[in-house]
Amino acid sequence: MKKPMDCISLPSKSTEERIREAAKRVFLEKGFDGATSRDIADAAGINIALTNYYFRSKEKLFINIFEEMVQLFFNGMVDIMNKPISLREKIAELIEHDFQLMKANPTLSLFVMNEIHRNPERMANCIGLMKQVHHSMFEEQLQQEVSQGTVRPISAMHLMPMIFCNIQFLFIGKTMHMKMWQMSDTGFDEFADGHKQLVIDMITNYLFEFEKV
Amino acid sequence: MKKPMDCISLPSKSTEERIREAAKRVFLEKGFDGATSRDIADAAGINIALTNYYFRSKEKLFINIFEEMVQLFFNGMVDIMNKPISLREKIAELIEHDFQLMKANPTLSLFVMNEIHRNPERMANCIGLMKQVHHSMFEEQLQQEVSQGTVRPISAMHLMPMIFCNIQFLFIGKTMHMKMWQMSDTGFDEFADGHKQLVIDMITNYLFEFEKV
DNA sequence: CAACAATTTAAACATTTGTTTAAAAAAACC
DNA sequence: GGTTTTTTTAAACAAATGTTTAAATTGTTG
Repeated sequence: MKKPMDCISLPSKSTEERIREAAKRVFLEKGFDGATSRDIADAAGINIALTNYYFRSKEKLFINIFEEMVQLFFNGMVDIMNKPISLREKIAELIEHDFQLMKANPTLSLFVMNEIHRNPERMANCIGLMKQVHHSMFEEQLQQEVSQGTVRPISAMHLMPMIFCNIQFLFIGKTMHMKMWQMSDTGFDEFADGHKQLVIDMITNYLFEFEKV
Repeated sequence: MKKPMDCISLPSKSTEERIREAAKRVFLEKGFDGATSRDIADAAGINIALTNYYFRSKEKLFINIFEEMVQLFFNGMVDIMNKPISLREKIAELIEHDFQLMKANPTLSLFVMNEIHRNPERMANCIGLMKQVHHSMFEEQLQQEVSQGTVRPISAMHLMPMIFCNIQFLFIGKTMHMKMWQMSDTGFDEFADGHKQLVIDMITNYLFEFEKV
């Protein structure tokens, strides 16, 4: 009777994609609880019933968006972690990438953290991604350099949050920081850009400049 | 006719406080959008109508809790910033305090960040608190030491997020970190405790150990 | 064109939501 | 003890929410 997409007839990609894009915007801004089906339909400029016609429920639509966001969150990170470059370069690239990601998606980190906290089960399908992070080249590369004595002894479990917390925290608390230091939107971007370099300096300085045995 | 508390008759503190405590738990866990009046009433073990009898609306009750949480978030921080101790001690104490605060209120940071982002106007009454942070002794103390050359040149605007991001990010992403590194709850606490010391080392090392002019 | 399937719409559905009402119960007061 | 005020309750309210229905429209195919 009513199936949106079948084998041959290519689905009216435009409508389905319009819904996805609208849902992405609305969910990222308001979260699952704060977003209503009508919000999304309005943002997409379509009838409410269509959201459930293409995706079967608000929950399913959300999962769809959420998993894409988790991938966006982790994929670029994993790619860099597996690059054949020095640890020093890798850390700088990771922070630079994090900055670009947050600049392009200022609410991504807060959204992911929040939704994972509110409903950890939804993360089930994303555990594979996180394992990719865990089992990337980064961890062994770090331990190798540690045992060589070229880098300060530290585990990846401690180093990784150090790398990502700085930029992400800036954007997680963007509204707060802007109010506290009376920054404009462009002022914040400049601030974050400067901060990025400080963070790279601090972390690499900490890791590589120390009293070697 | 019906005013809960008047000048003389002390309000049945027990009920009002039960509601506040329940609301605190529920709001911190689910956020404003995710929490329902019935959730709170159930958690407090009272009739739904009582939440609006003591506080006039869900919004008013939330503001009440939210502002307390923002104070909890900033007050201890400001106290330490105004202490007459060295910058080095101050930074260590700030991080230590942040850790204790997060340990006692694991969802506080995520809650505050999230609600500020969702509805920045609610922060209106809290701007004074943030100004206290801005205009504490910390900022001039830092610049004084910078001009003395005893500390690496950096502004408070950059240093403060560096101090607070590490611990708070750990707790903001607690669920994620636990899943990623397969930690138990106590495992996480130990991890965070160890992390705290690394962060103190990294920041003080960065600030105080550098090529002095 | 006719017949069928896919898409879109307006309207309604049952729940849930925040809030209010009016009466009952408890407490305070003289 | 009787009266008044304060607190608590059950029930209801309108509005909002996720979802479904059935008809209308559009598109496709023989």
